[in-house]
Amino acid sequence: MPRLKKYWLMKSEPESFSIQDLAACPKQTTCWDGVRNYQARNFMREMQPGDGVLFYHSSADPPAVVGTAEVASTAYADSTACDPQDHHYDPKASAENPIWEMVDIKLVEIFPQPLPLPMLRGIAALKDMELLRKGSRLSVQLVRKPEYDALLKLAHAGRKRK
DNA sequence: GCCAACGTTGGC
DNA sequence: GCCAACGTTGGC
Repeated sequence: MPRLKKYWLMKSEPESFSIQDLAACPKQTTCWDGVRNYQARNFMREMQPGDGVLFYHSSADPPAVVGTAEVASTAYADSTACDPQDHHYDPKASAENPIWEMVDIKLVEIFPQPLPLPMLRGIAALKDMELLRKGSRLSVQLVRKPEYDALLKLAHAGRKRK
């Protein structure tokens, strides 16, 4: 039986991979490699195709939620962990035990205006978001549906005003 | 560039 | 199993 759609937030530093980079990918789809945190990996294992993803630019000026994507695969082995040349190489990983996994992500939309982090801190509906918690570092986070909906609404507010 | 928060490692 | 040391993340 299909489970309810879930919602996630995934961080990327735009200097290494931005949402514009995602838009330029073939089929506007990419594999989300390089995650080396167990909690984040476990979240990716929970993902199912069609789940909603908020794309977040970290270490940006300002940091911001910049658009949405959707999960396009279930989790599979992240082979970059086995590549000594790769920046995210993990000597403990092997073909038999890859340890690290990734999913494919497909672009849905780039917001007309990014939603900057300082602005989000002022939104009551988001006050319990993991992203806004002090010291929050997790690069893959679970997002509650009301929070996801509130963000989409913010992203599209004022569009008709031009 | 600073530093708080957090995860991981390794000595004991 | 504790915890100090260390490395990393990421906002500011």
